Amino acid sequence: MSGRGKRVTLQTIADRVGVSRATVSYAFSRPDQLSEKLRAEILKVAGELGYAGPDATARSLRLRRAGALGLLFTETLNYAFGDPYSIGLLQGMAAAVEDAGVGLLILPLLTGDGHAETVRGAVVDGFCVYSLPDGHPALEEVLRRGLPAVAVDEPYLPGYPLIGIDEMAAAGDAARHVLGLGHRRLGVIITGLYHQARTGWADVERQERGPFQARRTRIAGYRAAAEGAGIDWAGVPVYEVVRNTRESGREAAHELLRREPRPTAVLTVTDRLALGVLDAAADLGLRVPEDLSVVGFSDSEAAQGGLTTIRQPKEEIGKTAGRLLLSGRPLPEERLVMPYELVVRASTGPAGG
Amino acid sequence: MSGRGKRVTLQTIADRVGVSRATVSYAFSRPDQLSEKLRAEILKVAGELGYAGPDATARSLRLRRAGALGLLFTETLNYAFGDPYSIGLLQGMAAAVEDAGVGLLILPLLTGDGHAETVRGAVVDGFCVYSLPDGHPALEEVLRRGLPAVAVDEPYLPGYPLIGIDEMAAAGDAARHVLGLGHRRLGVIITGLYHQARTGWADVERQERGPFQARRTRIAGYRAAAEGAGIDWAGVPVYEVVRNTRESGREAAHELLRREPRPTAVLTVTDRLALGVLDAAADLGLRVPEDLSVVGFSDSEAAQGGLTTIRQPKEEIGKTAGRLLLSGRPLPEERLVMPYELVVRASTGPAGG
DNA sequence: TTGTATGCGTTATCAA
DNA sequence: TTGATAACGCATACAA
Repeated sequence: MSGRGKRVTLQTIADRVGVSRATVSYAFSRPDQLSEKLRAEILKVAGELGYAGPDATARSLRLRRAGALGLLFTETLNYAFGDPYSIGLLQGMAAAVEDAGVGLLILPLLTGDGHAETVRGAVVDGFCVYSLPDGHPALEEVLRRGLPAVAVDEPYLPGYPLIGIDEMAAAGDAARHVLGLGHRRLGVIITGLYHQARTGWADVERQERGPFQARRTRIAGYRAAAEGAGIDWAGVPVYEVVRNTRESGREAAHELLRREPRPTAVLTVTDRLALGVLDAAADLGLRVPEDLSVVGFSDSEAAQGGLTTIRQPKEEIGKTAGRLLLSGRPLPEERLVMPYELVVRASTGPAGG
Repeated sequence: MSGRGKRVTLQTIADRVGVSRATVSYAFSRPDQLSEKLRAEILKVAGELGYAGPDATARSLRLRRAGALGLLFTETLNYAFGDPYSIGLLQGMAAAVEDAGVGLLILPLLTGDGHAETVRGAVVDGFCVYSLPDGHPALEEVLRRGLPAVAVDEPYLPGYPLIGIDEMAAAGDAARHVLGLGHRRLGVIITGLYHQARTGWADVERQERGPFQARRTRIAGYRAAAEGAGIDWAGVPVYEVVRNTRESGREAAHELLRREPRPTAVLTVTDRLALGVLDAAADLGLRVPEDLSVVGFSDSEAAQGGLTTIRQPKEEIGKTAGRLLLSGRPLPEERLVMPYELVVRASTGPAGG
């Protein structure tokens, strides 16, 4: 029908109908600006010509709005979509974009140098960056774009809002909970502290130097609480794993629980790792919480294992980020601290059981 | 610094440096096309002026490429992101877009008439529609755009590829599995047959009329297998629930298991529902599989409950969809049938236990 | 109610 | 190596 030839545009239709381009534009975008009859005629011809409708990109250019929010993940999307916390965030942002009738553009951020292109080419009205390490090259590009931008969890970008919980206080509460139960021999399992993670014991310096602010702070919260209880942090074994998986948690826990004296409480930075600790306890015939207390973080999958954990309002965080970006109002320039909650379940109990 | 005044564009920089717009464009997009010195000068001035970089939308318009794939969900995103099968699909598509260095634009499709606008405004190079009911208004809009498009699972769009498993055969295999174990008193739990779902018994006519092709076919597959074994389908109780949740499955199962004679095998259309059936069995003190066999569909969460189910290669399906759209080659115009697998676990056993 | 003219910001072509 | 010009396809102020 219309396969060959030039592309069908407003002009094509205008020529055919014998009206101006503007009139055809009105027929599609401002129906009330022209007579019903002419409009019908125009739409009919457009149909015959196989017109695809006003071009989305051209329209965006003219209207100066993209109709989408960009979301930057540092992880591969495959991983991100497998992580309950990320999913919760996504659900929250989704709710916000749904309400506003715009789309959500997910931007993968992987290897070396594609970053710049990815960020530069994104047709969006604003960016949300999620869990990026300090100094990640994509950050620079995002800021350069000059669009509204918010960060979730990390990193803090001077002059831009950062949405998340008070990691320091939350981790502190979690640690003080087990300390309050009388535990003195702690073990810690961490991940995601470095972009290029490792498996093995992490000394204090390594704990303090990682580029992921939130993770760093979380660990610092554990440490501060422990030291507040008179525990020498240098003596607390901290095991680092590469992947945030249940299996990694299990393996790490085996390392931790093989030590003498054996820790009586294990703190982790995610629920998945904590579930793995439960697995290890089962492997070793240790009772939870009589022989071992376990604490997670995020309350994403925690209920399954009866885990004590910190509940983060992930959907709320995502929704807030989305709304902020879509509000059209000037963005706050500081942290937006969201509430968290220490949820005590059956995985923690008094020491010396 | 540069807050007021006109927007900074290539021209602004060109004027300031005293070169042409094209040269400035080269400085950003084709570094090898101009002298290192001039380029440095241009970038320096751009920095001073706070230039945001080549505008993504203008660039898209000019280059005729959006750098993104659109994904249309019928459900609210909040639901979609909570569904393991959808997530798997998303992961697959994500892998494809990652490889190609483009983004994934998630398009919410909700209430009444926003559909057209959402689809029309999407700045994308192609569309993937997922699980849309026959005749959904968004479909028309997608086709009108004239971009590459593929459907996943449903619906079939004449002239476009449809990616999914052979639902009829898969459901048939699942049903024949329990029939082969000697079961004759079947019960079925379905959902997602209609956009406006209901809770209650669904007669044959209702089963056949729903607008969701894949679901319809899945049930038809059960039916064909049952009839092939000499069972009168009109006598098989089919219970429909609104939401695909474990709790709904449990409630439906209670309805089903209260019947006399009690079904000895329950077929469902999702794993979540099937897990709910296990819950109901536990409520009633029924042993699985001795007293009751249960079959799921999708193998998303099935392993948790030791469910017998159909495994769908969801990541593979998503990846295939993405790659097809990004290949630049003409799309196949028919079904792309992906392999499935009947996974037999502990939830099914011989009848008459 | 309809048409004219212009600009949105970029890149490709071609000539210098 | 750089510049002038012409698209890309649309929407809007303004004039008719």
